[in-house]
Formats: sequence, C-alpha cells, structure tokens
Amino acid sequence: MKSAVKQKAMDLLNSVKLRRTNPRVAILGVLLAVDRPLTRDQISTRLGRDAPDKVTIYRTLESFVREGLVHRAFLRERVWHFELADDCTEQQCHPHFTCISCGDTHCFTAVTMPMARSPEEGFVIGHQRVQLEGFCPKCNPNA
Amino acid sequence: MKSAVKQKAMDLLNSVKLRRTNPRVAILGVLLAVDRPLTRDQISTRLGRDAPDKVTIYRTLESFVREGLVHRAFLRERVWHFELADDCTEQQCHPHFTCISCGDTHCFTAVTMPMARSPEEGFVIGHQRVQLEGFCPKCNPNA
DNA sequence: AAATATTTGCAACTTAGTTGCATTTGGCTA
DNA sequence: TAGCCAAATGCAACTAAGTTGCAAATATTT
Repeated sequence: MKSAVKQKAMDLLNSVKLRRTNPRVAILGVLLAVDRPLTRDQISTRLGRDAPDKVTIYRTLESFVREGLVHRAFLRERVWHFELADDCTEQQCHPHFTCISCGDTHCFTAVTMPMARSPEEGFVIGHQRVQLEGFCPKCNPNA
Repeated sequence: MKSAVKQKAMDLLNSVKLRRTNPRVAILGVLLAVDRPLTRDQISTRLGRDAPDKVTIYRTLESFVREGLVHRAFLRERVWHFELADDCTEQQCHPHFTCISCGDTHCFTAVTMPMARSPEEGFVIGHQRVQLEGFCPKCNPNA
C-alpha cells in the first residue's frame, strides 16, 4: 500500500475513534485506492494472501458503515457492495451505473438528481438512491 | 381468489403464451391483488397451505420476469421482491419507498423522476431505478 | 383418450452473510 | 517499558435465499 493511502486510512480511523488495526488499515486502504463499490470478495482478492478472514472483513465494514466512513451500495446481484461515503450527502449518494454487459459498476459522482417528492401527506423521505443500468463505454454496441 | 382476479391472471398468462397451471394462476393472482412488491416468502404465506413449493415459485416468477409480466425490485434486504410490471416504462419504474421503522415497501406510482444524464461520452443509460427510505405515515414521528 | 413437451416437487446443494467462543492485540496506565 | 483489559480477530459451525438435477405429474395437441 502506498504510504500516503496508509496515512489517510490511519487518519480516518483516528477521526472516528476506531482502533488502528492491521485489517482495518488494509481494508480502508483498498477502498481509498479504488473509486467504486467493491464486494467483500473483491476486497479479499485485492488483499491476496494477507487478507483477513471474511468474518473480520464483514465486521470491519460494518463498523465503518456505523461510523459513517463507508456506505453500502445495493446493486442487483444480491451481493453487498461497499464504498467510501465521502462524496455523499445526508439525503443522497451519487447514482451508480452498472454495465449490463461486463457487470462493472461506476460511480456517477458528477451527476446530481432532484429529490423525489412524497406523493401524499405523511411520508418523510430521508434518503434517496438512484441505480442506473446500460452499456459502459467499453461495451457500447454503437461506439 | 376473486374470480375477476383469476380471470385477469388467466388472460395475462394467455397473452404471453404461458400454460395456465394452478401455481401460475395462484401466484399471479397474489401479485394482482396487492399493489406492492412481495418476496417469495410473502407470496408463500399469502397462499397458505396451498402454496406451491418454493422452487416452483422462484421458477414461476422467473418466467414472469422473462415474459415482462413482473419486475424484480431490488431493495436493501438482500431478498428479492417481485411486482407487476404494468405501470413501468422501458426506461424506469416508479420509485420504491421503504419505511426504516416498519420495513413496509410502498410504490410511488404517481411520482416520476427525470432520467439521469451520462456524465461523460460513451455510457448508454437504459434503465433507471429510484429507491427511497424514510418514515411512512404510520411510523412518522412528527405526526 | 393417448402422446409429448412442459411444469412441478423433492432432496441436495451453493453462496453470502452471521454467530459463538477462544485467542490475540491495540492502546492505556503504572 | 511491562502489564492490563476491553476491543478485535479467526475459526468452525450455522442460517437464509436462491439454485440444480431428476423423477413424477399435468397442460395442451392430435
């Protein structure tokens, strides 16, 4: 891991008062190094033979979510994806785009959507998520 | 099952050329009778002791999805929800609202959202889904 | 009513994530 | 710097949602 990433991971852990353990620094380092949601399995693969046990990864990610460092992205595959929460607001994260051909997911951080309005009295909308599907540039049949 | 619902279920099956078997009519009947996404388990419960095997339900729902009669709604719980596709367009379904207190999901069929625009050349957005979370009228702490 | 391709149900399996518990470790205090 | 202890880790076993294979049943066609 690059030392700048490692330092940033340590700083983040300090900022939320989580102990700076090896698994936590490593997992946060992976999420800092990529710019898109990863599954537990993808995180394990990226850490290779030094990867912590899957239970530890799940529990670590859970603590990050609890502290607001990380968000879960709910994509179609019935598998959770985790990503840094840094450019999300209270009300909404950026839209996620998943390619129906290669399956890759991209974060559209530059895209903002208006919040939906409640269709009737009484609903309080706290959070909005937008998921997009289609072809990524690599798989675009018209390109 | 009310005979009008049963008739509608049969008509739908005919329209997509699926055999009119008991499990299919029953499952479609359940989806016609409610106006929100249901899980496989909820469908089984509603059918009681006459419910088909869960494998049959999954396969039946899959065939409905294939024929465009039913959509999968991807909600947070890692469990699939199925609903009639009738008021969805090619590009987007209505937003789904899930109450963070009681967990119930409601369809906001009256709400339309603008489609997201691709942030850069090359992405083709084919479909958009919007998920909302908050308090439903029943659980609204301010009401 | 018989023929046949489709559908169903059962049992066994897979995969993602969880729980319990004994062991290890980070951070604090002396 | 050593020692303490709550917090974190890893292993094994478990749960829940959905899938696969195959033999038995059934909807449609003739």
